[in-house]
Amino acid sequence: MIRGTMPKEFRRDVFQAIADPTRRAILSLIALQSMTPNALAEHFDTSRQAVSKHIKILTECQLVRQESAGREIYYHFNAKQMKEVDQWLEQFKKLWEDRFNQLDQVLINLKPNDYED
Amino acid sequence: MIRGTMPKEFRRDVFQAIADPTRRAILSLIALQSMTPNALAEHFDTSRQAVSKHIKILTECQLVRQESAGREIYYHFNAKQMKEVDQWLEQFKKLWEDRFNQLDQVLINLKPNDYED
DNA sequence: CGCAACTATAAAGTTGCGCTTATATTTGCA
DNA sequence: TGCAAATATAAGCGCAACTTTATAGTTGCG
Repeated sequence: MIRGTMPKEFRRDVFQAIADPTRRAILSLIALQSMTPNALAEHFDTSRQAVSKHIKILTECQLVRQESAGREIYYHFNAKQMKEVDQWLEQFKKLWEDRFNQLDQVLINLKPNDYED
Repeated sequence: MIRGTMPKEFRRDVFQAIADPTRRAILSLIALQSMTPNALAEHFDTSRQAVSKHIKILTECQLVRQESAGREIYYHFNAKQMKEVDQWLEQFKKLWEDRFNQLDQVLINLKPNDYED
């Protein structure tokens, strides 16, 4: 069972979800292997309740799926939602080669509107 | 333990910077062409002061650099800092293929709880 | 059944964020 | 010189985020 009922009308943002360093660490951990909240909380200084809240946020934007196993719940990583970040990053990727950046600099210093001569 | 003691003043990192949709829009705009704060503010509903604050945050994590031109200031995009996000994303990219996700599933269902049979 | 383990959720406090209004500083121009 | 333009910064407000303490709901096992 993945998840049945979800609080509607309010879908969280992936970008906001990965803004918190604890949540990024949670994602890195369960990307290697799915874990229970208790096992996750042992890796951090915060309480299990705090970890549980982080997991809830990650679940709401579908970065994490849960799977019940008895009275334990294994959370595992859903990589597909992370694509959204990568797709947004796509518009910048052509700009972070050094040669292109330097060219950009020169053009900006000359005239703001003179690309593509 | 993953979480070290990080002073809250240094919590201004790239991930938090791109968490705000207005800041993401600012980055997308100046990635195409460097702009002044006034020109930027015309694209949004908020005041110029609010845009100025967003720019300050983006500058603090070096996603944006400024260049004075008379009494105007042209802000342009610094793509290099965006690499940090891409590098963090790298650990998940191999999980985006469906075939790998299914393999992960199988391993998860087999592995946990070998002790205490 | 009854208790312990595992987890979620509610409540309350503190901090941080984003916005607006108001003020200050620098530059261009008549 | 004096004023307008462009921008930054300070102060204050409302609200959302993060954490802890406390409470409640399932599940496994004797």
